[in-house]
Amino acid sequence: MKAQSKVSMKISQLAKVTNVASKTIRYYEDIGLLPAAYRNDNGYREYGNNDIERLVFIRRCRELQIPLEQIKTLIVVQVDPKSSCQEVDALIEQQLDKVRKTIAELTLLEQTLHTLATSCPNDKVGDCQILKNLQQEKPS
Amino acid sequence: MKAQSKVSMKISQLAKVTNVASKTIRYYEDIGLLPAAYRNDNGYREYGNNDIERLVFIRRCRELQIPLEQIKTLIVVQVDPKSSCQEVDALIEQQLDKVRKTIAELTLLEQTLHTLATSCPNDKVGDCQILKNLQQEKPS
DNA sequence: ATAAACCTTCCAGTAACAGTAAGGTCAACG
DNA sequence: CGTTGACCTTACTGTTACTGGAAGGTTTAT
Repeated sequence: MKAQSKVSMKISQLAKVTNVASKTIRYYEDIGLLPAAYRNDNGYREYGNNDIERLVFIRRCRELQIPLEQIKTLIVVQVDPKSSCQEVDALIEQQLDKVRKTIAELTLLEQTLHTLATSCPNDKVGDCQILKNLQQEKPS
Repeated sequence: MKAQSKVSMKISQLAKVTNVASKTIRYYEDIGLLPAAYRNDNGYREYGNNDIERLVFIRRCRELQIPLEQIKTLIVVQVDPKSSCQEVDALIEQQLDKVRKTIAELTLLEQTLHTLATSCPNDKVGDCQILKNLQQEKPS
């Protein structure tokens, strides 16, 4: 069992250790992704260890481009010990699908752009093959 | 010399032939990407051949994910016959760069997601490897 | 005392539209 | 002649995930 060390820090400290901007932390609180922070006497937000963990979790999910709304549901599942992690599996799988589809699309796009980029040997706009190509329907 | 056939159509017709939503066409006019359309007696917008070409050009650029602001500059270059097409070249090249960078990023992301997706053989949240992984810093 | 470096809330802006409301117009049908 | 349906108009809001800035309070150091 880990000792529950009682760290306490202000928002910019939390921002530094989690690598999430203060502004973003407040935003997450606004939209209910983070619980309302404890406030000390002067009204400043105070944070502890749990907040670090929660924020790191969120940041990791964001790095995987998981939308905030889905992170919300992940957190709900996470804190409920009797829920199955099928939902988590599904969400990650779905995210993977999305990323793969995007890669496929962008790869086609890369082809098109490359073809286009190498299509114009001229330097006057009147003769520009790029512009001419862009004026026509896709030859797909 | 091409005959300047005098077609005339309303916005939904233009939308159909160019495959750009009426709403989007109005939006393009609002932001100055399209010139203010001619209005007939009842105040409806009327369009001709030039508008088709211009819109197809814009759509093609959008398919290449070129931002509207850059399309604006492309159009300026396009209509000025004495400008060089270096700017066009550069823009396409730049777009290609961006796409390639995004592909690279997404490919890494795909790896991470794939590893994550196959990391959890359990079905209770308490043991879920996916969640555990997400709670930690990236092991990069 | 004052300046720097924090903190607070609130409002606006980003990109590229899509949705909706409220209302005007036009052609056809009965 | 009335009305229905399919258009058209403007204007406003919502989307996603923040970021920037204004205006003001607090704390710390000099």
